[in-house]
Amino acid sequence: MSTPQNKVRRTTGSERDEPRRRADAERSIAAIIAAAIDCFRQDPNVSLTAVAKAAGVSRVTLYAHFPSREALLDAVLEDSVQQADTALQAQRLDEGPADEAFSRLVRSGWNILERHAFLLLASEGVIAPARRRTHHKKVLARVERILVRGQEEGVFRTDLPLAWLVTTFYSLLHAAAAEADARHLKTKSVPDILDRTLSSILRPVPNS
Amino acid sequence: MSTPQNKVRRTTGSERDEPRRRADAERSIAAIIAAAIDCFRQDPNVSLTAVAKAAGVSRVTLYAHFPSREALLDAVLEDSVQQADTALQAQRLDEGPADEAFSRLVRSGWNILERHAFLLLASEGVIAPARRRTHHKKVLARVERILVRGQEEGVFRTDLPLAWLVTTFYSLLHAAAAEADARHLKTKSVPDILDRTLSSILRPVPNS
DNA sequence: CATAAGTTGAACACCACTGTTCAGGTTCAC
DNA sequence: GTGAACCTGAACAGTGGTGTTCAACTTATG
Repeated sequence: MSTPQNKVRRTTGSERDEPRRRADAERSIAAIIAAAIDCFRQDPNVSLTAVAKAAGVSRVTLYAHFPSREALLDAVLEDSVQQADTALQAQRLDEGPADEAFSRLVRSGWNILERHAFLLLASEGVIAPARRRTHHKKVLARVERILVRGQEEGVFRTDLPLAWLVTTFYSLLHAAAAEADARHLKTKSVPDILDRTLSSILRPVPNS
Repeated sequence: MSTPQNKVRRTTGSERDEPRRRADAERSIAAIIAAAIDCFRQDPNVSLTAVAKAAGVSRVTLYAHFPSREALLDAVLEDSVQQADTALQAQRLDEGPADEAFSRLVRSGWNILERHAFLLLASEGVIAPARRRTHHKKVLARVERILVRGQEEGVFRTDLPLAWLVTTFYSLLHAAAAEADARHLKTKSVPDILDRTLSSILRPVPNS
């Protein structure tokens, strides 16, 4: 029931495993994962039938690669984490003043991070909690680390729980993405708004 | 398909309508709505079967009072809005400095507001958009009004879209509630944390 | 080009939820 | 206490997703 099901070893792009798949299959898998990200984003309860259709692939094909909803969601999550991690690495978050690095993170990485966090949220009750935590930590840790650094440098406040600051971060990222989705906010203006909002929260309070 | 279904006129508590129900029925309805709030909170996709069980009532009884999922959710929403509205009225939000009134609102009304907003969110795709907006406005307007007042008094910032501030408000309320639910935050400490976080966001920025 | 890998639509059994009906039992209200 | 309102369990058909099998077709790869 909670078997990870590693039947499919995602080699989406890099082929370093033995069970070499045909270019055919590789393409299908990529299409499915891409479609799944979109679908789960719109509705965490999409049927796999819908995902298959969105991927332009037969339902049977989907099941051939991902034996269950859990397996698919797990692969999507893995892929998403990978993307996010790569994007964040290019960010050089450990260089320069923490608050500046944080601004860089928000301005250029908000959409990636939001997508990841959202998928993680959508996996609630489908993916085993332990596995979810593993995925979560990988990306969460990056944000947490820069917050801690900022606190040590004295540019971020220390009078609120660290966990709460992280939650706030993701919460507002998601809210902004939702607003942009609903056309209440221009996507172009989101980075600036987010940066200003989060800066206000993180800045040490003058009084008190 | 999108018929409002006003078969049931919720009279939960106040009996001013003609179709006087037996105390019997009144009790069932109240139990169902109460259970529904809890259930929808835990999982927006609960089966009505589960709700009925949680309410200690037969499935048939539930359907007797609420002909459809939509009808139930609507009644729950109506009830929730009523509660929130009543609670907020007792708050005297229009008196005193806006920032102080806002603190009062956050500290004593966060859980009520959060619950309402969450239910509203859960009703996405089930309740007709128009009806959702009606419900939303009723509570949202209260928050919006006090924000505007604060801006006019010069104690709240004006360099961010009003809609975004409102979104931020609800977003963080929900995040805090979720954290409290998950035992990551002590319920007792939530009001303080929320107040401090939101104050930071609303305070006019010194520079720029 | 020959073969194995991959895809496909159709059909299948299975399960959970939805709404509805009905006959029989409880409980309120007058 | 009598009748109407109410609740109940059981059973029903209908819907929609899940996961699997199969034979036939297509495509990559050596």
